This record gives sequence, C-alpha cells and structure tokens, in this order.
Amino acid sequence: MHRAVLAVTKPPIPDPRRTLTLRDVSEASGVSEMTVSRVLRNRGDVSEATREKVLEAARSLGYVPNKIAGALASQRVNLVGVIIPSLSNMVFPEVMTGISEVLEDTGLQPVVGVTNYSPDREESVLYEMLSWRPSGVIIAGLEHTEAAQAMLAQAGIPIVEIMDIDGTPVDSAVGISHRRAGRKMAEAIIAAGYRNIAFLGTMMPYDHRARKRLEGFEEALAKAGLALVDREFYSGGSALLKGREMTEAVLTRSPQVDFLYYSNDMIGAGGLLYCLHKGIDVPGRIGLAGFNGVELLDGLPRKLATMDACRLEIGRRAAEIIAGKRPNGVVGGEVIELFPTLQKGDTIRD
Amino acid sequence: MHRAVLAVTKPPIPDPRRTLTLRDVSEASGVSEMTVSRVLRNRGDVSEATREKVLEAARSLGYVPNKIAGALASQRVNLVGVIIPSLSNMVFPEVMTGISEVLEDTGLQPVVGVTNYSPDREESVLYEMLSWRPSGVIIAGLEHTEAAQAMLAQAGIPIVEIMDIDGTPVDSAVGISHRRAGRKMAEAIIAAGYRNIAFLGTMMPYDHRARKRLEGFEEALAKAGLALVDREFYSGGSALLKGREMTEAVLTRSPQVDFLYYSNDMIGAGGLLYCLHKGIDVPGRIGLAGFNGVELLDGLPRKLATMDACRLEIGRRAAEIIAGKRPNGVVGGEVIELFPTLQKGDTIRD
DNA sequence: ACTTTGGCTGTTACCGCTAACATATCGCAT
DNA sequence: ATGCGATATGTTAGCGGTAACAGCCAAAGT
Repeated sequence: MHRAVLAVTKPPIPDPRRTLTLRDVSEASGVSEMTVSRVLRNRGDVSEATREKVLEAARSLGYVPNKIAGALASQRVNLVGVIIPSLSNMVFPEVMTGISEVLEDTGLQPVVGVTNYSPDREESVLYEMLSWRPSGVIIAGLEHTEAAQAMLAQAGIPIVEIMDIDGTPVDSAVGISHRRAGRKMAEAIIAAGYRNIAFLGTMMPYDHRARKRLEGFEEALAKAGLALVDREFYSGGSALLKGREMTEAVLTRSPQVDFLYYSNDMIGAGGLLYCLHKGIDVPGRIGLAGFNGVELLDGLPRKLATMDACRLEIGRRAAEIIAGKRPNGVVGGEVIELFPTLQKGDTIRD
Repeated sequence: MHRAVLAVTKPPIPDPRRTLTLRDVSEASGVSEMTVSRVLRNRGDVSEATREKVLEAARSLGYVPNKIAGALASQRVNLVGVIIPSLSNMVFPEVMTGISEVLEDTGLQPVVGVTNYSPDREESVLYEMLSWRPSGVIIAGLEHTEAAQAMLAQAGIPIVEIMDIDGTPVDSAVGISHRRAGRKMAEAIIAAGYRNIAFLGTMMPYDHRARKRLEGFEEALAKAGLALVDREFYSGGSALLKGREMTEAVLTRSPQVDFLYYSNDMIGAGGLLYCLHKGIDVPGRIGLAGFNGVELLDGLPRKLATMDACRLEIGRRAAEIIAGKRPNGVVGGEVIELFPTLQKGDTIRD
C-alpha cells in the first residue's frame, strides 16, 4: 500500500538526512543510473559533456558510492584481509608498511585484524573477514585452528601465510626459517667463544616463531655439546623493563653466564641498558643478542647484536602475491623464503 | 537463454569451488533460506530440532555467510572506521586497544585506516571507508580537508574526533587540550627553576597536536617573561637516534641550555640516554621532559618526565560514544575533555 | 540513399541476503 | 468442535549497485 503510493507520487520532500544513492545523482544530472555508475568508476565510454555533468552533480550532492551494493553486484571486493597477532611491538606495523606500499597502486585495500596471539580469536577474526569476501588474505604464521585451516583452504581466494616457513602452508607463504635463524645465531655465539649461554624470552605459548627460534638455537648448542645454562620467561608489561628485570634475575641466579640470548630486541635492549648501567664489560664479560633488527636499536648507546626478520620485504612479497604481480602460476602455492642477516653489532665479541 | 535453461534444469554438477550461499545450506538441511538465515543470526524463533539440523549442515559445508549481501539487505553494517595517522609510534596502537576493548562485546568491529599524517590521504581513506557505510567513524584530530569535513558532516553516522579538543568538532570529540598540556609542562619547568629552555621535536607540518603543545608551551614561557633559547626539528628515522643527535646538536650550539623539552617520549628517551652517556648531571645541570607516557620509559635507567596523553581512555570513550553507551542525547555532539597528569619522573629537579 | 560502424546511453536481470508479512501447526480453553 | 494465541516456517519484495546486452544516432563507407 505504502509502496504503491510511493510509486506514483514521488516523495515530495526527500529526507535530507537519507543517504544518497545513484538514483539521486542520476536525477540531478538527467542521465540514467547506469551512466552515472560508469562515470564514477571510469568504466566504459562516456562523453566528456556527460562526465562533467555527472561529476558536478555527484560532487555538489556529496554523493559517496555504496560499495556494499557495488560489491554484491559485481562480485568483486577490493579488500585484502591482514591478520596479525599484535600491533604493539614494532614488527607488524613494519610488515603493514610493506603491504600498503605494494597495494597502494593496485586498487586493493588492506584491512587489519588483530588476534593477540589467541588461536580462537584468530579463528573468529578470520571468519569475520571472510564473510566480507575479500580478494585475498594475508595471515601471520602457519599454525591455526583446524577450523581456520579449513576456512582458508575453502575460501577460494589467494592466501599468504607470512613470517614463518617452517611448516606447511595452506596456499602460499613468505617468511624466514626461524629455526635456522636460531641455529645461525647459536653458531655465531659459539664461534665467538661464549660457552655459558642463557635464554630470555616470552612465555606466550602461542608465539610459535619465538619457540622455533629457541628450538633451532638449542639444536645448534647441542651439536656443539652445549646446553642452555639458564632460561627466564616473561609475559606482559613493558618489554624494556622486563628485559632489565630478567637480566638481573639471570645474572644473580647464574653468575657464570657469559651470554644472554633474548627472544626479541626490546627485552634485549633492556638487558643491554642494565649491563651498561652495572658497568659489566659487554661484550667481553657478557655478550648479548636479540632478534628482529628494530629501528629503535640504532639509538642505543651500543648496538645490540640481532638478526633482521625481513619484515618490510615479507609484507611486500605477500602483497605482490595477492595482487597477482608475478609469473602467474594460477595455482598459487608459492613459498618464498627470505634469509635474515646476522648483525653482530657491538655485543658479540669478534 | 542460458538463464532460462538454468531456471528449469538445476545445474547437475554444482561447481565445488563456487562459494556457498544460503541456498546451499537451505537445500542441505531441507528448510527455507529464511529459516537458515534466522538460525545463523540467532534471530526469531526456530525450533531446537531445526536449529541443530541447520547448524550441522552449515558446519559440514563450511558455509561462511556473505555479509555484503546481509548488510545491503538489512541496511546495517557492524563496522566502525578508525582513521589514524600512523601505527609506528606507540600511541595509536594503545588507542586501538581501548577501542577494541569496548567494541568487543557490542558486535561492532573496528576497521583501521592509516593516513601517514597526510590530509589528502586522510580524505581518500575516509571516502573509502564511508563507501562501506560503517556505523560510525573515529578519526584522529580536528583538522581535516574541507571535503573531509563535509563528508563527515553529511555521513549521517556518529563521528568522534579523538586526541585533541582544541578546536571545533564536527560531531563528538574525546581528547585532551594539547595547548594546556604544553602550558602546564612549561609552568612546572619554570617552577623548578630552569630558565634556558630548548624545544626538540618533529617537523611534520601536519602534526597539529605537537604544534599546539609547543604553542601552549611558549605561551606560558612568555607569560613568565621567557622565550625558547633554541629549537631543533627532525623528520623520519629512528626516533631514539634522532633524539640523541638533536640533543647533541642543541647542547653543542647552545651550551647555556638547562632544559630540553621534547615533543615525544621516544626522542626524549634518546636525549636522556645521550645525557647519561655524557655524564651530564640530570636533572641538576639539565632537565628533560617528553610527552605521552609510553610504557617504554619504564625500562629506562632514569624515568623521563612526561605527561600521559590518556590514550587508552580516549579509545574507550570514543568507542563508547559510537556504541551508544551513554545517556542518549540523540544529537551527539558531545565533547569529552580528559586531563593528562604530569609525571615528573627523575628528570625535573624538585 | 542505405548500410555499417562505433561511440554513447538505456534496460533488464540479477548479486545473496533480510524485513515484513503471510501461512501453517499445535495445544488448549471454551 | 471451534476458535485462539503462540510458535514455527515460508513467501515476497526489495537493498543499491553492476554485467550484459540492446538501442540509438551521427559520421563514414559504398
């Protein structure tokens, strides 16, 4: 009834607060909705005169196209889901930078989801994202819940698992081998003559990459007939402060320790500041190393030994895969391994 | 033609890679699409038996609802646009945490856009976001391009401008007065007896909040008959390192300086490390202060004076406004001022 | 003059889901 | 039985765009 009336008598006072549609622009400019659509998307041939007219109308009305409708009709969504564990350490923002850089001129747009290292949260974030039918998904790590794995496999879009390649990806993967990274660091430390080595790191049960680094590290120690002398874990709080506290704890408990291997640069920096403050000879009496190569370290009084995680490059490569910028083997399923370089800094003796 | 055929003969071998729709679940479970829809959204009465049947079917098929279609049909989108300048300093991630916390149990989901402090980029990010018809927008700062202002005003959804309240918001605002913050810091510094004060900060022409802090700061200096003795700006690079370098530059150029006011904690920390390294008496010979209250500072050898920017709280309050969790004055247009507290730390003498 | 061509614009039928309403079903008081 | 309310399920008509195709018309070809 209501509608029937409407169909005959146009609503005389169109609610000014109602959101605009193509029809409004179409009426304002005297062409069909289709033509307006074409103008606004720069698609198909439209005469210059019409184009001007339409753009002017759209501008003056303040029309913002409805991508929801557009996406539904065209079955195309210019969104790329990016699922990462955290934003509060320096590592993922840098990955994001790499992703954005590449996506910038592809018309694709990253949408970030944060999981706080929780597999369940990851699963639900993923579900939420997939329900918006993105053009691709970039997700940190190779470990996911079974359901998440299934969703990724079923999604029918390119999936890139990033950061880590020690495992089997669902589709494509870009990252480094954390096991190898741990191993290499251990080898360098041993080569420098340190023998009483301690590990200090996060306790988070789901930080698989830190775990793998430690595994690789211990593996290499074992091969040299060594074992960790001590270990200390933390969770939450200011990483810099934790590094300081843990270092004190370890050095008090195990005075024979001559090397401290940290699972990330931030706690490593805390440890370094502590040692310097205590007047400990670094790297003579004690050596230190972290992981990541965060920019922050450049400002420290002494450069912490670390290993670059190739974060920017990982972001770039992952985005390139999603954007289809590569020798198209339609199947996907590409694994790109990057190789971090060891930076000895000033905290491992030569 | 093609379609006519389809209408009669169901496609016999449904492409296994085609994405599933409600219809698939409906057929698999023998009820109407509408009932499936109801089950999956927990809306309306559905018998327990049917519910089970449907959920089982959906699960076994691996069905993921299409929110695009859902949003279009229901005219409801559970997304909140969050537009911020950067992710690579600690401040916005913390705001995000506050936002996520509150949104968590409202069914709303934050979607982040990053502008890199570029007004044009902000405008286009905003346009992009609005085209997805979010339920609300949280955007950093009060300064936007004219077009962006217009879009925000027209959008017909709650808008919250955050971080800053020195200006006129489009709708609601949650933040602190950076002018007042600068003023208060100056007053504390003067009260402590420092007289030869230098400013070290970012050069970014669009960091309006840093600018306002400096304005407030100088205002208070002027009131006490003082003026900045020196100033130094930077852009890009590792903030910690820049802080170190700038500090060296200033102290070399203006040896009479007895206080260094930094526009953020990160460069302040760099300056502090430099001074300690040089054996300068802090806060006796030279005092230092930053801004933000970042967690990082807890790990420093000495606590830098700073002023908390209430980031977490800002995020929370903004999200609450969007979520409608407050004495509903439908009009919106609420301004919430938060008051940062001065933390003198160990770098301003008593 | 009569097609042909190609540029420009309009028409139609959906995209996958949900609001609103219609209908069926059942138990139970009357 | 009859009617009624409450519960459970189905039907219809879009949401606001776009793909695909159809139509129109002036310039060009023969």
